[in-house]
Order: sequence, then structure tokens, then C-alpha cells
Amino acid sequence: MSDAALWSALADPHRRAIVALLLERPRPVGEIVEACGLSQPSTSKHLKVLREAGLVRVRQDAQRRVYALDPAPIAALDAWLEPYRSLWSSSLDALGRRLDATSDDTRHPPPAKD
Amino acid sequence: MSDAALWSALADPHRRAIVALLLERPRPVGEIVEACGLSQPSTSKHLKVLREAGLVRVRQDAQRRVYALDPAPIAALDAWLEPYRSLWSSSLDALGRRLDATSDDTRHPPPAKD
DNA sequence: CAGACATATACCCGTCAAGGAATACGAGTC
DNA sequence: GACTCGTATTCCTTGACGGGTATATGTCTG
Repeated sequence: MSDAALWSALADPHRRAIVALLLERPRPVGEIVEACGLSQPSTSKHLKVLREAGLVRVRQDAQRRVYALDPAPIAALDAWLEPYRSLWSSSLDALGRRLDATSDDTRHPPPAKD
Repeated sequence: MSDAALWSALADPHRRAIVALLLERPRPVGEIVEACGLSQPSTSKHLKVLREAGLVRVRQDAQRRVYALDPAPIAALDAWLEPYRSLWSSSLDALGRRLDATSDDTRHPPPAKD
């Protein structure tokens, strides 16, 4: 059920941008507004969607509300595509080019997979 | 083409169901229609969306069109959440570093994991 | 070639989500 | 308490999306 909320929350590019922003560090709303170039109300509404999907949590700091990423739903996504992982672990060679073309930003050194 | 198409394609639960069906084995349209209980045209439209997102490919077999899963876009999804994986794989460590990065502001909150 | 079958497309409609403007709410400050 | 700042919520409009019915396209069979 909340699975649907997770997917529809991440379906929006602005919200994925927000999630990416919060991956770097928690941020107050104003900072997010500036970063994604939307109006403040729109940003707040996106944050509400992310909040209700469980993707972010809020910490109140005076008048500011600092949003931070909650890893659990993204871990659920990882669990979702678990059954599909075998599809490309078997045909890894034919896939390397596609992966290279689509991955935008890999700031991580060789990851401890599995 | 873009990963926007991929996300919006997978945002729909019916399409995720179709993808799950095709994970088991390739299927002709009629079988998919029956399985997800939609009308044939609706199913065809969903299949078109999945096709344009690169998630499925078609093989023509007489009058039938057999749809099969293409693993590449799902692998791209896997690549997308690669930067997030550290959030739960080494949960405490990563969280600690993120909270530490917060104190670049003038204040520094206690690391209240709640 | 006609007719049956499998799938795709066109068209219409209801619903819903996203965006902006205005406004309300809450927390600090004096 | 009044004022200000930061954020959330409401109202409204618009455009995209999903579903269904009807129809077109293409393929096989006789």
C-alpha cells in the first residue's frame, strides 16, 4: 500500500531532486526552495508528499524545519528490485554499456555489494 | 529514453504488475490482459508506455506479440539508488557523518536518532 | 479474397496531480 | 501584544493520465 505512495512520490523529478539534495545533508525548506527553483508552497507540498511516503522526516529548529532523508523506504525499493537483480547478474557483459550511459553520478568508490 | 520515462512508467501499479508478470516469463498480450484484469486496449497502452521506457521488448509470433522484460532499465534503477545504499548498509556510520555535516551551520544539534 | 483472430490506435471522459497566489499558522523578538 | 520570519495550507486553474468503447491494422486460414 505505502508501496504505491513510495513510487508515486519518487515519480516526480522535483521530488527526486529533493531526495538527492537531502542525501548530501539535511536542509531547511528555504534551502530546498532555492535549490530546485520552485515556489515555496509548491516545495512544501512536495515535501509533504515525501513525508507521507516516509522518505523524509522533519526536525523543528526554531522557525525552521530541517528535512532529512529516511533511508528505510529507499531500502524497500532496493528490496523491490531484488528479484530482478538476477536478470543482469547473468548477462552483465551485454549490460555494461547501458548502465554506463544511464548512471548519472557515481560518487562512491567500489561499493561493498551484497 | 530519460530516466523520467522509467520512473513514471513504474509509478503505475498495473505496469509494475505487468513487469512482475514478465519477470516470470515472456507472455503474449492476451495473457497479460487476463492476468491484470484490464481491458485489452488499456493493457496495450500500458505496454506501450513500458516499451517506450525500454522496460519491455516485443517479439512477433504469428498474430501474437510476445512481450519480454528488458533488464537494462531496472539495472539503471539499481544504479540510481547506488548512492543511497550506504545509508542503510552502514546505517549508523553514514547517519553519523550526515548529521556531522549538518553542523556546518552556526548551530550544532545533538545527534538525536529518532 | 473473405473471415476470424490478436493487437494497436483514436477518441472521449472523469479524475487527479502540479503549479501559482493568497492566506493562515507558529515561533522567535522587542 | 505587535511585528517579523519561515513554513504549511487553501483555493483555483490547467494539463496529463488512466479507463472504456469503437475502430483500424496486420496476420493467419480456408
